[in-house]
Amino acid sequence: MATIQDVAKAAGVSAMTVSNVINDHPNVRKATREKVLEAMARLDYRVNVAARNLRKGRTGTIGLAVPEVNSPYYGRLAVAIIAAAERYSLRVCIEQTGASRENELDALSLSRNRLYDGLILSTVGMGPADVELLKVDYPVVILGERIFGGPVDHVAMPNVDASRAATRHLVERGCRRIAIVRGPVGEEVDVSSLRFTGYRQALRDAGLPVDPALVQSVETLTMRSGARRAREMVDGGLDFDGVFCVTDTVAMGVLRGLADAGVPVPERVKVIGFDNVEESEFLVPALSTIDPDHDVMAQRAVDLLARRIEQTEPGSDHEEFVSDFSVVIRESTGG
Amino acid sequence: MATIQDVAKAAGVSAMTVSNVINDHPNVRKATREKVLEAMARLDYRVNVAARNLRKGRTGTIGLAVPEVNSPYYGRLAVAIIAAAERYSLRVCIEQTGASRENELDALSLSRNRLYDGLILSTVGMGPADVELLKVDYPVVILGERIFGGPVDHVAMPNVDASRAATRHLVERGCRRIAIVRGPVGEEVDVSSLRFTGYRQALRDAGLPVDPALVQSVETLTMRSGARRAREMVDGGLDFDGVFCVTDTVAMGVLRGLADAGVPVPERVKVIGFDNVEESEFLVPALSTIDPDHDVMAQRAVDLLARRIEQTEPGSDHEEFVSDFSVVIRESTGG
DNA sequence: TTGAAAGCGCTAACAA
DNA sequence: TTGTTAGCGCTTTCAA
Repeated sequence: MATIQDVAKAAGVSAMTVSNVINDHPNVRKATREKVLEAMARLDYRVNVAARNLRKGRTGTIGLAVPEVNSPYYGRLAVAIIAAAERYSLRVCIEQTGASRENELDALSLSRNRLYDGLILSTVGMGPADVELLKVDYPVVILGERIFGGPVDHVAMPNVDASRAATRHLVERGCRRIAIVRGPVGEEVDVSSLRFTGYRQALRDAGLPVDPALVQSVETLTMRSGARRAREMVDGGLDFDGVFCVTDTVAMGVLRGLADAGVPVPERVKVIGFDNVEESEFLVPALSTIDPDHDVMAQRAVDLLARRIEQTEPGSDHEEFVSDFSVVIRESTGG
Repeated sequence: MATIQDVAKAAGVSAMTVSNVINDHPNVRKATREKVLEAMARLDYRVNVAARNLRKGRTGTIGLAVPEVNSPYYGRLAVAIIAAAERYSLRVCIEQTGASRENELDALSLSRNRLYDGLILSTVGMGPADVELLKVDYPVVILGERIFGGPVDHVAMPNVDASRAATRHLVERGCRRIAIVRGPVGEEVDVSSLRFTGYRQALRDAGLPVDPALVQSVETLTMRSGARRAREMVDGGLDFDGVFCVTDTVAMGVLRGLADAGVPVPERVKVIGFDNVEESEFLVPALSTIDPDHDVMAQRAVDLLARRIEQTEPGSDHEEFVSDFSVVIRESTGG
């Protein structure tokens, strides 16, 4: 494997000149540049990224830590972030945390190991109690709900407002017994709890009671859980005419479960999700949902991170960004 | 940021001893080890991965180059590969190639740059003509269809046989006018062409003609294309009672398009896909499909790659592995 | 069981 | 415009 020294020797110049050619520095005579390029081609030279990283103290790679790669929502997010990072010539390495607090902390320490120049962390396992652990000396952007006002930049969804709008939409379509399918109830601020708050607000706005029987909490926000729970709701004789699902993924399961139970959507029950994943549009019935503008969120997260990476001194002003949203109306709420 | 030298000084030992402690080498006295660990903790020491990589000539990271992260199929594959790599303590960095030949070649050169110890490459853009370019001096495993018998290890699906079985299943359910929705027709061996071959074989087995009107080639294998094409087929008055879709993703679109056109599935048209993505089970109607045993493929690909990484000399015997498959029967073909 | 020396390949800083 | 020097932080090799 040829090194920069080999190329220098072959081209009859110094290693520094080769380095200057590689990095497109000015102040290299055209003839010299060509001589070097020719030698590089002849020796099939490749920069050794490890050496460059060590020398520069930078890797040109950012980490993206998400609960799971194989989910319509995080998959879509990852794509948007990769696209946004490209503008800064940053590579993105995806870490899968499985929503565990421990793995999220692991991802944090990998950046500390100089593997990444910075980290975009989608917190699900870590909670507000872990805020202190985010006080790290390298760039981090939190993408998610659980930690607000921490010592880091933060990009979030308009969870409460959008959920309120989603639920209001069901009310406007005539629903009066609106269920919510949410994740586990905990003490902490997570996606489910914030979206539940929006749901309650909308019911209150409409003068409807919050019936505990209509609050359905599933263990995991998966298609399987959603399908099972929807069947149980129908089989158990629960009276409901609308369902707000806190994610599209769980909504896909709910649609399936209602189909199993022979409940027509939207005729007897209307369903709305949250996320506007790619699949939503193609389900039968097509799923109404909230579109939180993933691309803007992704771009924003990368912008914030890149800014931190570029600035040398720590800088202590931490930004909070909350994206816009829109209600996407499709067949599952009557078109 | 503390270095190994700082720790050595603080613990009153040499850098080498610290290194030995970090790497769990034997021949370190217990008392010494503890002294070092204490100093490491006190200084909040973290190994500098860049320095270690340079010295070792290894990064502990493998690349996974796939067309897109945000696809049910590649997402699932990625998860399986990450899990398999964990057993070897290998990190996985996902590269998105967008199915372009150029980006696939880029991914190849990144490994050459010592960024990755090896690469799992899902070829879609590169074709048989590019076989020569795979003659690289570092570990590569090809995951996909397009390049057979190349100078690398290869993990593939049983495309022809499984497609034949899928189509036969439609025949057995009474279909006589079976359409195929496939990708663009090219000269080369790609997923679509191989699966088309299986489709033709099954028709021939059943004594059915291959009617060109039933061969529907879409530009991209997306939900959108599938939906549009299915509507066109119905609106155009095409006579068909079964559809074999070369991927589940395009099948999801086809199901949607048939719903738009008011064609009941499976009553009037039966549909089968290929891949058994997670969503298939939860669609309405649930999608019959081919399950190619992703986990085994992923494990196998990682095993092959890890073997190459561990062995020092090149080694020229290249392995081909073709996974098993099963036909998963669900509602879209009548349960 | 521990340590000293050397160097992995690159580039920042400075000198010519 | 080009070259020299030095060193990023770690681990391999060999010696003590």
